[in-house]
This record gives sequence, structure tokens and C-alpha cells, in this order.
Amino acid sequence: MRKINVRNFKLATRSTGREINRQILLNLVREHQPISRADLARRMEVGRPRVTALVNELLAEGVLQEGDVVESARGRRPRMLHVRTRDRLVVAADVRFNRTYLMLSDFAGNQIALETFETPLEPAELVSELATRIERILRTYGEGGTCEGVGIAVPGMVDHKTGRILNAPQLGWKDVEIRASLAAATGIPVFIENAPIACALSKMWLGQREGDTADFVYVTVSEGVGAGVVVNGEVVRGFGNSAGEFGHVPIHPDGPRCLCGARGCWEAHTSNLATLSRYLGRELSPTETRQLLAETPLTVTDLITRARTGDTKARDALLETGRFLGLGLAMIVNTLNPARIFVGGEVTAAWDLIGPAVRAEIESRALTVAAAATPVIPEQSVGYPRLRGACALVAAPIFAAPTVA
Amino acid sequence: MRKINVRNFKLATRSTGREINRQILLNLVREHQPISRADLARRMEVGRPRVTALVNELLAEGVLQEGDVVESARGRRPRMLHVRTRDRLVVAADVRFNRTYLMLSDFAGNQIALETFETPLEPAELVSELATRIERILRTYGEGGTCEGVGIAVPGMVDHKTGRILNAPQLGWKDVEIRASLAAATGIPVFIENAPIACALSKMWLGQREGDTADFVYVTVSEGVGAGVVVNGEVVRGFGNSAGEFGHVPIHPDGPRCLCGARGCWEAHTSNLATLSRYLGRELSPTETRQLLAETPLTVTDLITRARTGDTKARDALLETGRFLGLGLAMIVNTLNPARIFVGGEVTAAWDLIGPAVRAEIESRALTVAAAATPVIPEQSVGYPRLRGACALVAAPIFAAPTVA
DNA sequence: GACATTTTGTTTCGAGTCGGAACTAACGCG
DNA sequence: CGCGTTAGTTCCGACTCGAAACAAAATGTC
Repeated sequence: MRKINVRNFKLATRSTGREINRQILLNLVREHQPISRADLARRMEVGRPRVTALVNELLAEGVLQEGDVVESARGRRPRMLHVRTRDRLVVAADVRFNRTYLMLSDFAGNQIALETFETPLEPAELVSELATRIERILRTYGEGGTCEGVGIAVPGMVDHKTGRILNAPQLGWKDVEIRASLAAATGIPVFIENAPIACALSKMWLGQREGDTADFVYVTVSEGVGAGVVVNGEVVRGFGNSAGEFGHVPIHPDGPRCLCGARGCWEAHTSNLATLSRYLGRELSPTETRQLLAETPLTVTDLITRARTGDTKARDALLETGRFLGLGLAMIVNTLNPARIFVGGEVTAAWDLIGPAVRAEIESRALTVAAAATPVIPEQSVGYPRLRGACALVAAPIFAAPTVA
Repeated sequence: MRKINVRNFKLATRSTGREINRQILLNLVREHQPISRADLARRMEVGRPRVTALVNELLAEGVLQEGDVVESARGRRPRMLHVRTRDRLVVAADVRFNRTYLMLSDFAGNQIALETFETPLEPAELVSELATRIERILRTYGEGGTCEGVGIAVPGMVDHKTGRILNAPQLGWKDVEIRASLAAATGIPVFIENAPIACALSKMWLGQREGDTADFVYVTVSEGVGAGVVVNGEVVRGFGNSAGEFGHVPIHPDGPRCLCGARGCWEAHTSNLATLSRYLGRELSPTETRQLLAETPLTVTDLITRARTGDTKARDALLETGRFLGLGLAMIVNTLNPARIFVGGEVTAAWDLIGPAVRAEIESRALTVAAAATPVIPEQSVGYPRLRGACALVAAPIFAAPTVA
């Protein structure tokens, strides 16, 4: 029951029907590959002739690829189809506070090469650094393949249409242009997105095929706390591209001061900085904690190892973070009622310690039995979810439903 | 960039293109009526022949209606088209804690008749009461018209697909069937929806044509606090139909106990009950307040008149409600970044008193300048927004975009 | 080994829709 | 009355769906 926007609609042309069916077929191949034409026809409940025509188009475009002829009980043996991934390269970049991660991968997000470097403070420097590194990584590891795009995940709000970085407080950037200049420098299309949204997109397009992926939330807990929200199979960006900032919801009027200036933000209770400052016994003020951390470079990962080796103070600090994390997730459960919530970030390594506290908080706050059972799935950072998300930025447009009406 | 659900997709058939264009045309008429075929062709950037064909179909179905031939500067005069509303009746019902409002209106939500009655406690009683009253109201005022549907707004979660009322704490109903039995009793299709969602739908389909209606939130403040959320032009229902329960987001861990059992819910700070108990100087516990109110039937409307006539305690209680309202709206601004927020409920009558406090709270919490300027629009209860929402339930399916892919 | 059977994949053609050219209708103006 | 202009319709070619027929490739049976 979507409303049609009478100021920006899209008419159906002669080819619209074909495009719709083409994308459905492509997505069926993506999720069920390897799959034969006859199987596709059965799944789509459409004649085999339609399938043949659409498949031929996709083969000609190089989106699909024919595979082996496989055994079958009786009759002519089917020739399997799958999405072409080999020789289709993607460069993914994860720009973070002090380091940038650069990965070369295939179209399905499988890692080919990985390198990191210190994030330059100036956007222009980052562009030139990225451009030279992208060229080199492609020359070194990418022979025989063509790079379909560069995906970049940044910690901040991004205008999806123009590609401008509107506000990235961790980097100190406001209204910064990167996409056009990097695309010009490399000759490759560039896609930029807010990191939590990118992570959500990775679950949507590159994730395992586990259940519903039309309504879920991906919460990232690192320096800050953000969320990528997917509703009705679509990412929520909001009217001004600032949706998903759950980190700055007030959950305690008298809580600690947050980097954003307000008091009692969720982020000020559950971010890595909050956890660390709690451990250090300081007033939970991120600005001060930052200064302190510059001197003693303690990380949440260190904290977790300490907690495991008997440091009860570390244990308590983590547990408190878990409780606040659960409190915030309860908010997400009650407001968006997602099918599942993914949590990414360093703290997920301590899920055996904090998981029960998180669950308890959600269960005591959820309004229905079903909502109370909303699965919360910790994502280990070792799989580089943000880089996978950056890959998804390039892959997603190929598979997305055509915009219609 | 919507993802296609490979387990529940919709193929394009021969007529899909036509259906899409048909709905676009219909919506253009709805928003620009009266409008001529030639004008439609220009707006749609399509040949006049297409428009004629589609219009003829819609005329035959009785969805559109031909109007007058109007003046024009040169050339043949155009015959105007508009959506057929006369003789198309809708019955809307607003089921509330102790009273139910029943309205007969035309297809555009214009009131024809209105009556109220005490809400029966038993669902079966409500169904029979509604059935007899609907029959009578149609017999008395609805001669010459046909009733296209009955829309019902209820204070609770509704499964949109089955029409079951999953949980309506105010009525004490859990998993209650109404739709099928009322439809059987009246012979008219019945649509049921959660009240805040219904209100949101009224803004979407029956509202004035002011700006963007693809991303907004309708917050209802009455006994409880709920929200109807629209994202990407679509209502957010969530995975288990319990989305939009912003009222039960914790904004103060040590806050008053809420009807839901948890502590410090937004609702426990800003609902009418919360405002009244604050005025009465009681611990902000809705259960106790309810008992108290049963004795002295004070309403928020009374409170507002007292505040206007110099009762500073009433004024302060309202102002505090305004601050908490703003705090919660700030949460909505930061998480969903809607283009605008509508607020409905009795307190809106005191907007001149509480408006500044609400704005101040939003502005101090919003993360971007644009978000800080998110318009908050108070909706006076005199216009019966919930009844209009119930009308929209019937009208919306006629105008919605076809589901595709 | 010939032949029926089964399944896969392709070709063919009728039906429905878009898209543009041509046509008719209605009106004003000189 | 002819001409220009705008509204609305008719007609036909191009493209796509959808079903039937057809070709291809493998298995089992006599």
C-alpha cells in the first residue's frame, strides 16, 4: 500500500514488465544458484520461453553465466546458471577515525586482498591516497578482471543522491565532496554510504539466506552508536539523510554529556568510549575520555580480555554496557518491531558475558511475546562487516527492484 | 533500491504496465482535480491516446467522473475529470476507551452524519451494536449512495493481513476477531487499523496537498502515546505488527511506572494520565491516577482551561508535559528524520503554551540544522482525525500503488 | 538398435499494451 | 468561411506476455 508521489512518478513503458521479470529472475538465480532454466520457470510460475528470453538477455549483458550440465533422474540434463562473480571486482573502503581499510574483493564480497593505512585528515588527501592505492591494488591483484565500482563506508551522514558527506563528526568533516573527485581520478563509479547503512545492506545483499530480510536493523557499536534500518525491504534514510541516529536518543535526562552536546544519549552510555570511561571510573564524558585514551591506549578489546582474566571491574563495566545496550535495543524493538537485530562492533566479542543482560532488558520492555523474542545477532568484527557493506553498495543496484509508479 | 522478496514476489503480466499507469493517472486526478485529459497527458508526458484509454476504463468502473466543460483561451474546451465521491459512502468508527464514535461520510472524508455510543466491553456486543447502527445510519442518511466500506480505528495493535486485534490494553482485548463477523453482519467490507496508523493514513490520503507525504510521523497523545510512521511512502507495521509503539520507549530509567509494567516510558511522562497525575501531585503512576480519576473526572481539556485562567500549577504540569513531548519527538527526529511530525490529542489545544517548550527540546537534541527545523504540526481534535483516518482505511486501497516485483 | 518416454530448452504465433501519426471535434478570429 | 489552435479519438507498428508446438538430449524397454 505505497502512495504514489505525483511529483516524481515513473510511468510504465513497453519494457517495464520485462524489466520487472528480469530482476525477479536475477534475484532467484542469486538466492538459488546454481539453478536451471526449467527450475526458474517452475519457481516463477511462468513459461520456459519467457525464462529463456530473459536469461539470454542477462547472459549477453554478462550478469549471468552458464555453468555445468548436471545429472538428473530422467530426460535431458539441465545446464545450470549462476550470477557472474569471477572477473567482476569490487574495491571496498572503510574510512574510520584513524585508519582506513581497503579491500579488493569479487562481486560476492569474497576477499582477494586487504590493506590499511592512516586516514588523512584532509578529504582531498584521502581521495588522492585512495586513488593511487586503488590503482595499485587493481594492478597487483586484479589482473583479468574489471572493477565494477568502489564502495566507501564512512562514519557519518551521507546524501545518497549527491554522494556528499553531510556530517562526519568523528572525522571532523561537514558537507564534503568525495565521490565525484574519486570517480574522476579512478574512472570507476564510486558509491558512498553511512557505515551502519552499509552494514545493513551487506546483510540484505550478501548475507546468508536466513529468513526475513525486509525488516531488520543493524546496530553498530564502536566510537559512536548508529543503526542501519531496513523497513519494507528498503533502507530508511529519512527526509534529510539523518535517519538511524539511534545513538543520540535520550535515555536518561541526567545522563553523561555526549559528543553531540546533549545529555544522556544512548551512545553516551553504550559506545566503546562510554564503556572505557566507566571502567576508568571517570565521569562518563567522551571528550575527557578521549584525552585520557590518547595517553593510555586502552581498547574495548583489551577490556574484554581483562574481564575474562578475572578483572571484576572490567566485567562490571561491560555488563553495564550490556544493560544499556539492551535498553536501546528495546527501544528499537518497540518502535520498529524488526524481524531481527544485528549488532556489530568490538563488544560483540564479549557476547557470552553481556548477551543475557541484553536479552533480559529487551524481554522486560517488549510489548508482545513475539517482540520479546526478537533475535539479536552479534556480528564478529573479524568478518569485516563494514567492508562487506561497502561491497554491497556496488552490488545492490544491480539486483534492486526496478523503481515503478 | 528495494530488495525483491524471492519467496513472495509478483510477476509482471501483460496488464501490469497498464495497471501502473492507471494508478498514476488516478492519483494525478486525485491531487489536481478538476483536470482535463490533455492536462493529464502533459503531466504524465504520455500521448493523449493513452490517457483516453485509461480514463475510459476508470469511468466505466465508476472511479472517475466527468465534470463540466470549462473555458479556455483558445481551441476546443476541455471536459474536466474528477474522482467520483458523491454516492460513494464510507462508514468510519473510532473505538475508544469508553465511547465509540461512528461517522457516515463521503469518499473524501466529508462528514454526513455523526453519532456516539458507549463502547461495549465485549467484542461480540460491539460487533452487533455496530452492525445495527451502521444499517440504521445508512438507511437514514445514505439514500442513493452505496457504502464502499467500513473503516475502524482501534487503540491497539492490529494484524493488517488478518484484521485481528492483537492487543488493545485500553479495551482489555487480546487476539480478538471483529472484521470477519462485522463484514458478515453488514455485507460491507471492513478495514481495521491501529488508531495512530489510521491518523497517519488520513494525512497521506485525505490531507491537504502540503509538501512531502512520503516520510512523516503522526503522534497521538491521549490515554496512551502512539505513533503512525510512514517511511518511503509506506506505513511501517513491523514484523509482528507492533511497530510505532514510541510510547513505551524508556526515556528515564528511574521514571514512573507505566501501564505496560516497565519504568520511565515516554507515555508515562506525556500521556493525558501523566499530565493529570502530575497536576494532582501524585506519584506519576497511571494505575493510581486511573482510580483517582474515576472519582474526580478531571480531563486534560479542563486542565488547559484552568491553565488559561491563571492556575499556575496546571500551567506547570502542561509545560512539563511539553518538555517530555519534545524529548520524545527529538527521538523521532533523530531516528526517523521525518519531513514533518503531526501531533494529535487533547493537549494540542494548548499548543500556544507548550509549543515553544517542545521546539526547544527538539532543537537542542537534533543533530543537523535541517532536522532541528522539522515542522511539528498540532492537529486539533475538533476535526476528528481518527474518524478521518478510519475513512482513509477504505479509500487508501483504491489509490495505492500496485504491488510489483 | 529402434522407439517410446521424459525433461530441457527454443521457435512460433496470437493477444494485449505502449507510442506515435493521423484524424475528428470544438472553439475563436478575421 | 477558412484558418489556427487545442481537445479528444482512431489507427497501426513495435514490443512483450503466454500458450502451443517443436527440437534436443537423456533413459528405459522390447
